[in-house]
Formats: sequence, C-alpha cells, structure tokens
Amino acid sequence: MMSNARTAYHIHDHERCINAALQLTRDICQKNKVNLTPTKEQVLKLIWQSHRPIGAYQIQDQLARISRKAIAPPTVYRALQFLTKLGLIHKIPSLNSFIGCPFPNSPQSNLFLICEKCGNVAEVSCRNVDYLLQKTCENANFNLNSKNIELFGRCVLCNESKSTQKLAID
Amino acid sequence: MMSNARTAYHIHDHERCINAALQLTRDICQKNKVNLTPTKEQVLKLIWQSHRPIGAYQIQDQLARISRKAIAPPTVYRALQFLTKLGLIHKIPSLNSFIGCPFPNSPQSNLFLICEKCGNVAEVSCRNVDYLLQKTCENANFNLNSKNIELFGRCVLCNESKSTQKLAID
DNA sequence: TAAAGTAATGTTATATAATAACGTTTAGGT
DNA sequence: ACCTAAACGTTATTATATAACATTACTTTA
Repeated sequence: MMSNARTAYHIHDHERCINAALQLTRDICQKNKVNLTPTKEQVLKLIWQSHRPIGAYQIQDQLARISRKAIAPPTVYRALQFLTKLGLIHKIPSLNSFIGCPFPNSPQSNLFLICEKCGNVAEVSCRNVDYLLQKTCENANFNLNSKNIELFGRCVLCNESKSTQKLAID
Repeated sequence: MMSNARTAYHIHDHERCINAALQLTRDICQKNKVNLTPTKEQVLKLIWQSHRPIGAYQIQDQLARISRKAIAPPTVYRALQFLTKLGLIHKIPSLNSFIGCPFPNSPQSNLFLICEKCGNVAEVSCRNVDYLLQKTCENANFNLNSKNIELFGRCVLCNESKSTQKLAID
C-alpha cells in the first residue's frame, strides 16, 4: 500500500513534495517524449503549492498574476489535460478541482482521502482494494476499466484538534 | 451484496423499476414526514425513465414540456436536493448527472458501475468493500464519513456485442 | 536562410452546470 | 377570512468547461 497521508496531513517540508513532483514530471515527460513547456510546468507547480485541490479558475488567476498577462481558460485546461493524460495530476470530480499525484507511476488506481475540514487530500494506492473491486465487478459481469474513488472524512490533525483548526499547509 | 446490475444491464420490464422506486419514495417521504409534491415526484419519474443518469438541464427541458410551462433551474435543483437528502437519488459527480437509487434503504454506501458504451449505470452495495475501505482509512488515521465510488467500464451486454450497440433501455 | 510544417498558445465566443436573492403563490391550520 | 410556512417562480449571476479559429514560435528540410 502506498500513501502520502503521513506527509499530506502533517506539517512537513513541502518544498520536497514540490521538487519530487517536478523531477518525476520531467522524467515522465522525457520518457514519453512530450514537451513540458513553461506554462505547463507552472501549472503543475501551482497545483502542487499545497495538498489541497485547486480549481481551474484559481489556477488561471494565479497564472495571470505570475506571468503578468491575461490568461484565458483554454490555456489552463490545455495544461490540465496534458498533465492528466500523463497521470501527473488528478481531477477530483466532486470538487471540480485538481490535485497533484504523489506516485504517478503506481500501477494501482488511487483512492482520494478528502478531509472535509482542512481540505487537504491524500492519495492511497492499495492492491487489496483494487483486487476486491475487480472481483466485485466480475461478479456483476462488469468489465472494469478505471475508477474514481473519493472518500470524505476527517484527517488525523483535524480529528485530534476538534476546535482549533490546524492546517498542515497554508 | 446488493446490486441491480442484473436488471439495469438487461432488457427488462422497466415499469417495475419505476413503480418500485415510486412506492419506496412515497414510503420514505411518509416516514420522514416530508411532502412529495407533484414537481418532485415528476422529477423522480424523469430520473427513473432509464438507468442512464440524467443532467439537471435535461430534466428541466422535459419537465417544461410535460408541464407546458417554463421551468427555471432552481425548481429542478430544489427537487434534486430534496430527493438527494432522502437518499432516493444520487449525483454522479464525474458525469454531472443524477440517477435513481435502487435501494435507498441500504446501510452501505454504493458503488456505481458506469458503462462507458451504453451509459447505463448499476449500483452495487457491498459489505466487503465497505469494510476494506474503512480499514484502509483507519490505517491512514482517516476518519471516514462518506464515499463516492465510480467504476467505469463495460457492462455485460456491451461487452458481448462488441460491434452492434444494444441498449437495455432506450 | 527561406519555406514549410507542426506544436503551442492566444482569442473570442459560447455551452453547460449551479446557486443567490428575493418575490409570489398556495395549502393547511385557526 | 386570516395567518403562516412551505413551495415555487423569477431574475440575475457565478462557476466550470469547451469549440472554433487565428496567431505565434519552434523545427526541420531544401
């Protein structure tokens, strides 16, 4: 089982998350012989600014501020599509927003642990879950292709500190 | 394990699905002492017209045609919220659309089996999956509240007939 | 280096989904 | 008949996403 819950939900050196994501991204782009342009890299960085998913129009705003010029939605959505195809980011449909994938090379599909209090999202990649869902689908004669698994609840930090809201990242 | 995959993905007497849903709905409204108005009942029927999820604006169109007057989005969204709160319908976030719940009384949360070819969606309610996800969350110190589990693939019918597209309902 | 080709980005407009805020109607209860 | 609360209507707006086409920039080849 792979998970980034330990880091995502605790105070940590987030620069390391960003750098790791960037390095992985460059590797994967090279491997796939696709061009990671400055805009796309910037979008990835913006998505990785925290463990909270971010909406396309928030990205648009921030991108416009950074590049000191107007950015139209298609620019953002193109970058998002590019990164999504490579498995570097995920869309969380119920939040209409996007999050960086901590282990884009994982063969399993991911569960999203979405903290309803602090908004941080961790990913878990788990063979057992994959296997059971596969079996469940087989029972229903359903040929499984892909999954979106969103789990809502409270992360450790938010659970411990009922009253005072602490954020792992802000 | 409860599932409506057998009916949803096969040719069947859909009137029975509709009637069962209506009956359950009336019971549940009575139990909860809430008022199932004609509009809300009509929206439920429209959602249950097939096993394919339907968008709010499709509902709006059809409702307008049936009632021979203009219907504004809030009317539809109010009905959708009402029905959702009672667990009678579900939103499928990745499709921005709504589907009738075949077993609103189930204690487990549901998996959606979404056929990418014919668009029909079946639900599966499964203790094992619930249990495993609960355990997985506990491992991550995550306090699970609710889930949205969307599984994409091919239903039996669409899998068998690779070329000719058959629809269980149309 | 010029021309041609292709990838990336810009631009404009529009489609689609959802909600806010407030006014009006209507069905029961007294 | 009058009051109340729920439901519904109305208007406007916000949020999310994409289509279609123009322009730029980068690459490759002649």
